[in-house]
Amino acid sequence: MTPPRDALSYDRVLQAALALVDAHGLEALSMRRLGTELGVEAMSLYRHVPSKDALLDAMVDAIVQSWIDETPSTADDWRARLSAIMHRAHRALLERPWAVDLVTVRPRVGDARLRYAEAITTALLDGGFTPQLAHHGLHIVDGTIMGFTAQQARRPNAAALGDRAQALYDGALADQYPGISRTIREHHDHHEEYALMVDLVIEGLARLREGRPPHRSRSGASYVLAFS
Amino acid sequence: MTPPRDALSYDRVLQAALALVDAHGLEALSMRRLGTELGVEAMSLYRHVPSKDALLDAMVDAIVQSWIDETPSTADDWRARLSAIMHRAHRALLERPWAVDLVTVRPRVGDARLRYAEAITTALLDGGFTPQLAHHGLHIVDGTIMGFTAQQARRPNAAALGDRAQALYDGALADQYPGISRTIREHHDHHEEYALMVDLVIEGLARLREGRPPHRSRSGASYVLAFS
DNA sequence: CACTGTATGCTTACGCCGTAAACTACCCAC
DNA sequence: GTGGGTAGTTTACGGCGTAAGCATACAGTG
Repeated sequence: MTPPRDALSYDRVLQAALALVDAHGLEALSMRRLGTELGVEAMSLYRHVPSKDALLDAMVDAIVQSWIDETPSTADDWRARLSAIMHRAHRALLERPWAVDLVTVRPRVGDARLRYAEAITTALLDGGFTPQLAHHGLHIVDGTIMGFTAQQARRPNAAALGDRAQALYDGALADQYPGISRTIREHHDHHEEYALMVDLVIEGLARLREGRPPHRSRSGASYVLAFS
Repeated sequence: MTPPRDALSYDRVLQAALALVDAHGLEALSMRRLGTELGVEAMSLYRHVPSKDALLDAMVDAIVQSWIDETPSTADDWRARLSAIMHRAHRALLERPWAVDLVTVRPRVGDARLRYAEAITTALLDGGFTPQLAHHGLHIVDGTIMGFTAQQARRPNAAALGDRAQALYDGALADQYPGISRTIREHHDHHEEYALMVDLVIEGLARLREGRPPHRSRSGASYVLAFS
């Protein structure tokens, strides 16, 4: 017969890798373990995947692709288009927290990443941004998605925080860290907070588009210069 | 005599680790190599450092500390205080790009990280933010520093980008990625772009403080709802 | 002085990792 | 059948973090 039902293939390896990491975390992904998961020796995988690095890159691309495979119609407002991408990426990353470590740490640019960057850039260009501002805007939006979301996904849960943070929760270090102690127990929903950030970014971009001087505050003081 | 001039110590190990990584990158840091760098066997290090993980955590703390050890006077405007921290962290991270991978990926909260969070939080509280908004604000500022800066520090240089990106620069894929092709060659300075982002964030925070509805755009449409 | 406890560094070893190289078993076209 | 490609295995190398035990050298006490 044609290849037995359980023959290896690039796709089966990739899917198994995603499943393994979903189930047991990034650090559980080794070629040996991935092999046994597929009922096969580690070295067999190399018939289908050039290296572990390439496998990781493929996993990244699969994830990034999921952010844009239902991109909103180009007829929409640029704000709606950006917002949709940002929220979709955010949800996908929070569902697979391990993806954060993969996507943010590997600077490799695959096809999906290019399509993703293209979607953001054209939304900005269609929205009337100059190429210069669209360029910055891509970095701002990308940085927000990757960075802010990453911070949320990695935010240590109370359990992993250790004694010091527990003490903070209990109000023990209130004299040493009064600010944190006052705010640490505030209600806090990742999606709601991200919505805040998305709005902040989009409104900021709108401000930039309208030609407000970029690095000057309303008061006229330049924080850049004030610092450096 | 008292310990010979070149005796090991926690501090000497830590400094050597920082120096090694500065010189040869994060992936060059192994206990064996760190040992030879200090003229000592790998296992000797364990007399002074409990584990490699703890060593990495200490390195993170040393870096974060550098962001705040010249914190601006609390007499200053909250905007100036946040701006100063954000720019200082940014410069420090761009100077040691490897620190990005350490600081962002390890959710461990050391002393310096607490002081850093405290500095941001009190700046916001002193600026009249409610505890609830200060809490969100800390996450927004922290996420921007860690996230946006991280994206910049990791932005692949043209050399590491591979053929596809080179083709983009050459305008080859202009039909497939018209937006990117139009904007990819825009001038682009990390510090200037970050200043844009810092201003965007600070102005956004000011807007929040003034009670503008958080997740609603000027047009009144909710992007969150529009998406989810 | 000898004696002993402690601190420091070294040696060896274990079980992981990614993967290069050579080998076997099979299946299909001629 | 038989030669060639394909899929999976075996073995091995050099690396990793670190547990366990050993050697040395010094400090304090009698």
